[in-house]
Amino acid sequence: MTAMTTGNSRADANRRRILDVALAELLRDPDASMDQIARAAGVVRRTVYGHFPSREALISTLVDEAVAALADADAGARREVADPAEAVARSVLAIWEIADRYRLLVALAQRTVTVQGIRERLAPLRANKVRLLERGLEKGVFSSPLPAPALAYVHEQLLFAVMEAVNDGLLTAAEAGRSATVTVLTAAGVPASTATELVAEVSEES
Amino acid sequence: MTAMTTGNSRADANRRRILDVALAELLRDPDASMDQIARAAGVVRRTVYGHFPSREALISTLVDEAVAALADADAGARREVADPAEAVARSVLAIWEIADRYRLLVALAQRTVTVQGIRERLAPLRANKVRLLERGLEKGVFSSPLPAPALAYVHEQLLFAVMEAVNDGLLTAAEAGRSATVTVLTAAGVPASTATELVAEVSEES
DNA sequence: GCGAACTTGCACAGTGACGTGCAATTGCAC
DNA sequence: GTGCAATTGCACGTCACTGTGCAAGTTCGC
Repeated sequence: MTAMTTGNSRADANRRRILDVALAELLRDPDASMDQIARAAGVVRRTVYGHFPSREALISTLVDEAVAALADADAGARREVADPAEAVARSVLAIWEIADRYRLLVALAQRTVTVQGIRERLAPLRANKVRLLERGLEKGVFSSPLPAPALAYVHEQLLFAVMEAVNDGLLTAAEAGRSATVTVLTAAGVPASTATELVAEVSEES
Repeated sequence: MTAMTTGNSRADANRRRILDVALAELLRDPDASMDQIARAAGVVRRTVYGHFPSREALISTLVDEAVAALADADAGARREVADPAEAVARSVLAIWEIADRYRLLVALAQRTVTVQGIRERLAPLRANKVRLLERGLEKGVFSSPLPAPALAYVHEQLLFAVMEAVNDGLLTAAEAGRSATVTVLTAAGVPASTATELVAEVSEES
């Protein structure tokens, strides 16, 4: 009857904190050592190995959580939305809410060793986006010389660029979400005015 | 009277080949060891140290060369071009010609240790682009909710995304340049039709 | 052909990280 | 307060990589 999967003692709290700190630390430096992570979590290196058998396992857990969160946000945001442009707008806005917590994904995605696994796990999410973009291109809502899969890459990298801009203080996190969304839409060929209006509508309604 | 800076014997040829191979190898894996690089260049590790005193020095040389090449291409392409949109188009097309040889920059840019130096060295190039974007935004040629510096980030990352798409075979390198240019322009708020026409004009003229 | 520059093939010390073992200690839970 | 799980502290062994030293080739220019 006791909850096993949810935290129920200091052990679980530690595990949770290690994961959170590891995320932040690896984001700062993708090569952060187990010792750096452990210290940052206020714990000894040996303890981390008590929770995760290897560095690989720790990162793997992190990636799984991040991908799951992103997929949830994406799926929830565009449930029952027919118009491709609106779907993209909602999706980007929703992802933005949580994505900067998970910039680790993008940072790690650039690294060679781990890249394979991440790509695989992100595949379903990307596939959704590709289908959405294809639909929009067919309908003429979008317009781009790039094929849908390439456009999906562009969208991902574009979000990352805006995140970096936020990091560097070029704009505030508050306005960044909507700005990013508008830019994603215009990059897909939606007229700037249309994109701006659409984003205003969608984001003001909640 | 003898040429010192230009290659004049097998030593220089080796040095050149090491640099070329290192670029490719580091692109594949930013953590490639000196041994991997040496072997790939058909040479022994010790020899590499004969040309470059340290790993750091090798990478530094690489980065310097890449930045110089990019700056040249950019400056040459938009010499005497008044219209911001056309200047962006010419610049992106010119950079594209050589940029995928230097994807290393982007790969390394993601890494923490080296990132500082690269950022600094890219700063003047970025500054040019920011000024150009500002001019276009003022004139109303561009239209974006993002401030010019953030838009510059977006453009950089966008090029990288298209490069990756090429890597993955989603589109051919031949068409990628123009497609990338169109996308950069539309992301800056230029109407899709205008962007397409402009790029067609500019790229057909040579 | 000769000499000088370049290259090779080792061997070495230093470093930093990973993953593991174990005894001692701490601190919740009950 | 006692017991048990978790945490700590330290000690290993291993591995991969960096940068250097040096003696023995090799190759090119002249």
